Amino acid sequence: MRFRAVKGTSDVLPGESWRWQYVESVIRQQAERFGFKEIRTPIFEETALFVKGTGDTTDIVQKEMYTFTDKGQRSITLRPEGTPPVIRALLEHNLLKESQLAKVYYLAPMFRYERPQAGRLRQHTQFGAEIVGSAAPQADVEVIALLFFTLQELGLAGLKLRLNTLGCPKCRPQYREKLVEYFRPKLSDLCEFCNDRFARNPLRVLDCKIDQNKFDDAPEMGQFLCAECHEHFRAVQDNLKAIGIPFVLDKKLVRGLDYYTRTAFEVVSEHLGAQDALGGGGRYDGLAEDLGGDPTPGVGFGSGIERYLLAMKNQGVKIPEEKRLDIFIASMGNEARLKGMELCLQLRQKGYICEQELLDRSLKAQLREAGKLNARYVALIGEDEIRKNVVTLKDMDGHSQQELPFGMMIQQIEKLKK
RNA sequence: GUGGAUAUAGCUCAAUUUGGUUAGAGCGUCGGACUGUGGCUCCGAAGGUUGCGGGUUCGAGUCCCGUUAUCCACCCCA
Repeated sequence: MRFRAVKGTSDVLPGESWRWQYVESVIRQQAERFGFKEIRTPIFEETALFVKGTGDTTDIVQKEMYTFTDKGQRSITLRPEGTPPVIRALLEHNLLKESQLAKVYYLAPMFRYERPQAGRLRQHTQFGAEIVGSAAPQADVEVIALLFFTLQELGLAGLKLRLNTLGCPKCRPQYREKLVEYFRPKLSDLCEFCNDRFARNPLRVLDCKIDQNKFDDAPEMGQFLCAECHEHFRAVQDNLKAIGIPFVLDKKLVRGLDYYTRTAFEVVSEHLGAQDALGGGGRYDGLAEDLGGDPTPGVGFGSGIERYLLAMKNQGVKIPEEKRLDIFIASMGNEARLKGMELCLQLRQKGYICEQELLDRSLKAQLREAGKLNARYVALIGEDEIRKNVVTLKDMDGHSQQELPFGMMIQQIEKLKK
């Protein structure tokens, strides 16, 4: 017990990896149904990509990045979130010139130096999707739908979609100004967090859990929205209703990334602890331009697989079971082991899941092992079988067994499996 | 970065009101009962520097200090 996994990281052990594989397979299936193609970007990027993209006033950039200098004196950062790298890749490879629209998804690890907690790790895995090139409200709803229906397909219940609009560069500054005017005289009356947020991002003060009941008369974004933003928000809601995704409007939902414009959303689960967001995202119409590309609208989300798994466990979701071991080959003696090796390979080539004894244990122990592995059949080869050139095929469910000539074994299995 | 709780076998936990001498159990592992037949039952075995370092004491798993890790919450987010 010398070494341990680094703080905030965890191992997915053989006994649980099938859960991950199941979730991953559902995700890929859903993403493909929605017409998204996978994109894989490096796990590290030039630090400046996140400083510009994610935003230098965000907590992520200010205190949560794994940043280091490589041997070529480059400042490198382990990606804390997926969107800036995706936009960088789309721009770098001119994919937005090849076609107007890109629909991509990723399923990849993210890194943030945070204090670990229930549902929060320093390395976590995100499923995210982006639609770049469309300013249409249908695009917003398309990514929301992908997230929502994927969660539903996984059997998760008690989901809540929270929705808000943050306006655009045309209308948000006026709102922000009004909000600053509103808060400034109250600051001495507000908690330290409020004061902190006020300095960095006044919109986030609304989010305070301690003082938010003091803000009942605060100005609302809705009153300041420009006509286009208003129309967009309305259309997003209409489209959500059209496909039956329930949502609640949450004027306090602001989100911590600088690049969001217009739509912001979050899906939370009642089966999680304090970190209850399964996923969140929004529209980022200015990001591509910020990263040196042509002005290009975009919308997307990120969601945490570890939280999916946690919510599924807490909710008691049943996951389809692993494939059962078809046959375990129990052998005794050198000659039998050779035969067993040969048989095992033949069965595997036929597509059966097949294991053989690797510890040279007693027959009893081998059968116990087969029972523990939940094998359907055991092929038993010992001195008797070698002498008679047969194999004893034992049915572990039916408690019966029969001797078969070696050559007949596979045919018999195929017959029984039907 | 702040706060609270916790740390004993592979896992989950015991260990007496206020410290007392060979640190226990269940599960799991391995073996036996059944010399070539799993699950159930019974018997047995292996497995511990009580997170680490200091201190108090005749004596520390137990009390004190430090440290590290884990969990939970704040902050923030997935």
